Amino acid sequence: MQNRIIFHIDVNSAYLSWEAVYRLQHGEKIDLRKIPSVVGGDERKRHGIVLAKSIPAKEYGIVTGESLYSARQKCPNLTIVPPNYERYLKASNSMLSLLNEYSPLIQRFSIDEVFMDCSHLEDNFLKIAYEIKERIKKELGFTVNIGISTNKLLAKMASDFKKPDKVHTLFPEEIEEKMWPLPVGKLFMIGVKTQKKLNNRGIYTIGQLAKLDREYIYAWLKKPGLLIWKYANGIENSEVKNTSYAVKSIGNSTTTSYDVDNKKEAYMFLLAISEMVGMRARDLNLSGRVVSVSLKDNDFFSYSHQKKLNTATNSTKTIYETSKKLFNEMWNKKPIRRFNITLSELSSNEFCQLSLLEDYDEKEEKLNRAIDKIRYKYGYNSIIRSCFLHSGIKPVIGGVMEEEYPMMSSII
DNA sequence: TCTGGGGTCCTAGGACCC
DNA sequence: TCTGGGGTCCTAGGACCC
Repeated sequence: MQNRIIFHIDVNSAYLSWEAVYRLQHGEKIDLRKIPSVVGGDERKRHGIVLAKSIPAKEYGIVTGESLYSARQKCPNLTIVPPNYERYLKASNSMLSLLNEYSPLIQRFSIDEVFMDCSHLEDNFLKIAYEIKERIKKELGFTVNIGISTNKLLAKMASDFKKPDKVHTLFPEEIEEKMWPLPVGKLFMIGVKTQKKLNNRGIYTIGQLAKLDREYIYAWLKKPGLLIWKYANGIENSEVKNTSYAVKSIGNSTTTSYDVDNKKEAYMFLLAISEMVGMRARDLNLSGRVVSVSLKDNDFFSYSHQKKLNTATNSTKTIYETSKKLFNEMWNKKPIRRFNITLSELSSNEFCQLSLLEDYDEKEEKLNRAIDKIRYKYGYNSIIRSCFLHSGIKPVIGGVMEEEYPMMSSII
């Protein structure tokens, strides 16, 4: 446990770099990384936000998550390219297999971040870190930052130092010099809300937070307070989790391209999302006991209701019927901008479906499975419910694999 | 043509029980 | 006769991450 060496590998402007590499490989002359550019969603679908930015775009003050409209105000000749998640997943996978050559203990933290336990490298860790960085650049075409320390938190903080294409260490003895002078908002798990609270009490740097009295911060900000206080002091000892650990919830959502103001259409969106949530749960052999519906109105106000069922389910029908009930008890008639359905309190199917379940419908289960199979093979739109015909609403909503399949062979 | 989608964890209040 | 105090479950909402 002591003297671990942990790497945190972070792809620089991931989506944008991957997009740039792909385009260069396919004959494009301009490197998106060298001009003010962003990867952004489709504004016509009201998905118009910045997903990733180039360093020149960053110099205009453009930040991830802001609207493309506002990004364009900051930089009128901004180049905007649409995302392609399948492409990014491939790039991410290539990086993972390269990293696998260096350590068997790898945790994929997100599509563009990886933790690696490199304790076995002993004194060679720095040399290997540079080797990994250079190999990714040469063989895969994009750059990464690598942060190195004795735990995941410090490694992650280190990889966030100067970018791009850098290796940084942040060992416990370097905390005071390298981490404590940073603004408190830079610390992992301190967002805008907490930063404001801290600033209001005169705490501006990570060092100031670190030196607070432990009981004081706990009494004030409870568990999250204790967590950030520990982080500020470099205290964190979680394992690099190699195996894919249990998923806790399965949810899908969509921002509609127009405000929805009637029940009939709202139901269709709920059904299309239920299809995806159910399909994903069945695919993972999981069932959930809690169904939650969350709505966002056209003033961006979000509210939610949830229902705990008597027995866990992964049936599209049950998820849909429950969502409808929840929708009816909560909707205040304000036009809706976004729908979300989440299935949680998940358990493995073996546990819940062995017992006698009053609501368990074997015929429906078989039908769902058969439809899933067809959809995985021929695309989400290969088999659809008739109510979606000519509706202009996608029959299955959610997920990152947004490939549009033109074929439409069957109607349910 | 202004503001996505996928998650995790925590808190506070009310119901209910003893 | 003026109203305790735990514990658990459920729900709504909020904070954070990429």
